[in-house]
Amino acid sequence: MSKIGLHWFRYGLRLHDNPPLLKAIKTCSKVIPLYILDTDYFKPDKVGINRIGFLLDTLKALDSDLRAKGSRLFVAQGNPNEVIRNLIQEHKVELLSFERDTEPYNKHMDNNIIETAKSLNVETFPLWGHTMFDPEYLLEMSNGKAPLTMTSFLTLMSETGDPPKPLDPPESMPSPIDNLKCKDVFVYEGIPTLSDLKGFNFDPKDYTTWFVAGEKEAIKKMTEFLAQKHRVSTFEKPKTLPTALQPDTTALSPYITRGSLSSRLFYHSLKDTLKGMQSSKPPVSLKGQLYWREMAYLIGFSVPNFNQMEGNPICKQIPWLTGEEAKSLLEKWEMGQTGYPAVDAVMNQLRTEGWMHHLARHLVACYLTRGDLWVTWELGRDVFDKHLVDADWSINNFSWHWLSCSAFFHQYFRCYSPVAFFKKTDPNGNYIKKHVPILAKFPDKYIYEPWTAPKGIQTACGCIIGKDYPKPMVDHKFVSKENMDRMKKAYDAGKAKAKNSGEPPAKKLKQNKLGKYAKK
DNA sequence: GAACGCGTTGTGCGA
DNA sequence: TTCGCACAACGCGTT
Repeated sequence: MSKIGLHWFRYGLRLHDNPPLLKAIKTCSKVIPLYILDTDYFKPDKVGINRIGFLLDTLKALDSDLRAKGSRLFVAQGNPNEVIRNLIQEHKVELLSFERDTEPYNKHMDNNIIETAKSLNVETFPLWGHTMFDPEYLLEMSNGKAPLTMTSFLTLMSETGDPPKPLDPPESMPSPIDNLKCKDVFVYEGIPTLSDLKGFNFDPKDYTTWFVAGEKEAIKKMTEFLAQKHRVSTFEKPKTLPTALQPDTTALSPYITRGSLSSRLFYHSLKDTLKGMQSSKPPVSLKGQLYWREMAYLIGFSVPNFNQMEGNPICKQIPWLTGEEAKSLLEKWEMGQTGYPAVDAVMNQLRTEGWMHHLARHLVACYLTRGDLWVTWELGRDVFDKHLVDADWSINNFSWHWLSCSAFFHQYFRCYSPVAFFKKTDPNGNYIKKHVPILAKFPDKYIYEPWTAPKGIQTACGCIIGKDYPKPMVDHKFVSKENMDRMKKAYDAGKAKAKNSGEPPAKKLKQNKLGKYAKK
């Protein structure tokens, strides 16, 4: 047990429930805890300051938690495969542990790194940890085809039972090495701040999210939420408020996504909390929310080209705007300049806080795509991915499919109104007044449609529509109807194509539920 | 094998 | 004010 191990932190930026980290600790006398900032993954022009800032804060918290256990975190920057190859050789590493991932880019990276380690005679432990279940197991249980409806996913969950229990954090950490110096590898001194970041050009004063990062904070937030037993047992997602000034949901998504909180820990803590109580049921309950996440990950893991329309077998082919015209519409949407205060408020909250309520995301995603602007969901997805502190490849792609009626959900005549939708929960427009402050003085009567306010009132409110705040870029009542026609045509064209393609319908696979995962 | 029921979260109208 | 309904659907599972 005099081995030197390298633990590469991926999403699992935590000490609790971290199977590959525990493996390294058990097997090695020295463990190098490493995070690699992969700038091919976090492309500087595609990632915003709140998202990266929250990640750096998470790393800082992890470093501090590791130091409390006798270790520390190293942060390198570069291509993970090259960084790991160089470090293995430089520091005579004999064991490599890391959390496997489901995203195509990371899956490819994992395979390369496993090959690299093999070629250097290094033992590797790539283990699952970011989802509740091993996705390969779930896929095999589903006969190789991920369930595409919540109903069928719930059937799968009834067959798997509870996910494994979360693992405890290690009591202490083996000592790290003194320094990670290595020619050909860029290693930061300590944990980088926003202004330290090589290749990015951030002004720290633009880091405005209110979320406090880290595992301790995540567990504290979870514990506080679960202590509200009535709220937990009666939780129904569709009934929570998108316009609340403080989150009306758990707001744990940034912690689960960045790996500060294990989904298995949340699942089992929730189960313990609700023991012996009546409670709401999936898919609307809190457990249901974990199931939605798990389902999105399984689909992202198994559906080819899930992050694009082309070559994506479950995505309806809809002739969205994609070129320069789309980009100019997209920019107004991203910057909160659509002229619909509800939409602009949500987009402003996205850019400043890095988080919005789920239904607020629905409103703006519908507006950008099938509702109003007819811009491709891929571009909207990128904007969310850039700004969200809970940016999550699988869930983000899943949700944009859903909202644009490209997969999973098809009732395109159920269209969110940028005027009516928020009025139901916020008739006075307090949410708008907070996030679009230039409209703060408008009377409630006009807050959702400020362009209808008489000129005298606009002057008195210090905001002339068309000058200080834009007029609506489209007439929702008109374009939403027009877009429903387009959706109908796109669906019909898809049906005709399927009929003429002569392809036989996919045969059902023979039942083979257990395979290599059969209980012995 | 055809028919039927159902699905996390819409809107606007008329009774 | 509240409720039921129509409006341009699809895929999956059950009967």
